[in-house]
Amino acid sequence: MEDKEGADPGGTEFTSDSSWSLPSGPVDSVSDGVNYFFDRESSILSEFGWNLHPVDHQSHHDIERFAELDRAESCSRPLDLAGNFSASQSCAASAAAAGSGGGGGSSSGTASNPGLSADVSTSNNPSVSSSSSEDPPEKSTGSGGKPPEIPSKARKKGQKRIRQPRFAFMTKSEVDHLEDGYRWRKYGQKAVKNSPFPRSYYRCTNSKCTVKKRVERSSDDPAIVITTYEGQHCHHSVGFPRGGLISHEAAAFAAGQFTPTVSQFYYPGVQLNREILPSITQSQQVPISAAESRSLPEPTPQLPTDEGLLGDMVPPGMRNR
DNA sequence: CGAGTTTGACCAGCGC
DNA sequence: GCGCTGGTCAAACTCG
Repeated sequence: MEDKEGADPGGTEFTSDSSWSLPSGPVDSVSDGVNYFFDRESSILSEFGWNLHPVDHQSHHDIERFAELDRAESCSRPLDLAGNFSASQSCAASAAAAGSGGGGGSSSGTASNPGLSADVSTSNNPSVSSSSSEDPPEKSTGSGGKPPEIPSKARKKGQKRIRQPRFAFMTKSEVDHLEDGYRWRKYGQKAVKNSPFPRSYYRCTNSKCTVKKRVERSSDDPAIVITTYEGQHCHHSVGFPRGGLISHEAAAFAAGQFTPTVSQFYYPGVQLNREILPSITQSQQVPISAAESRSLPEPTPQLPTDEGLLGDMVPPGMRNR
């Protein structure tokens, strides 16, 4: 097939194979509707090339929570941030530290992550930039720089599944499939244990892109859709029906639920374009409670740029400037 | 007719 | 080693 070429344009792939289940309880424990963006998360998000966007026909959906699963695992309670963002900052910070240099964790990082235990440090070796530390040669064998996820039978036997960075978030939505600017093809559906709702598996229709996503409804609250992304897009979104690309961050930001503090929330692929914010705010009308807005720090008026990261992931035209 | 979805089967990883 | 479960494949089917 064609999805062989370096599926990791950013070279930021850091695998994580350990457990990564989404913390299930916290949804309630966390004050409703509050977003939790770890600097690290947003980093990866953009690496994923996200452009989260609610579908037109849906009244609205609140991003309940955002969690980079891998990190979440390592940090004692990454999601316990309702107003306690700092609580996880030790973790987020360290994560950021690891990636701050590159802002995307693509390079430099060091294993200096006290918070990130062996679990991560092993699988997420900072120096993976060029070769996924966790990719035992035997797996990708097939064809040299082949992406970890080999969507062919060749991978079936003797080849361990390689996990790419995963990211999950919960949204309150009536529709399962959130429009994020990319086209997805469903390739499977499975019943999930302890959940009356099936889990759907999607992969990016771009043959060169290995990004996948899982969509399922929370068994606790059927109104909540849990979307998990895995991998990063090696191309650009197809755009949204309404025209104009908007980043989920922008959307969140517009909703007042997202605070682009310094190097935390800026990312090449999804750089926040302030020019579109107003329209987003109007069209999306993502509700935000007073309590939420209260607990959120003010948005930083200036978004840092990181040319270094833009690298091959974002064509010049996509950059803000 | 091509693209996307459905669905049963198969496989790998993990816990016991 | 065995069984369970999640993840993926791929043929059949649906839809535009």
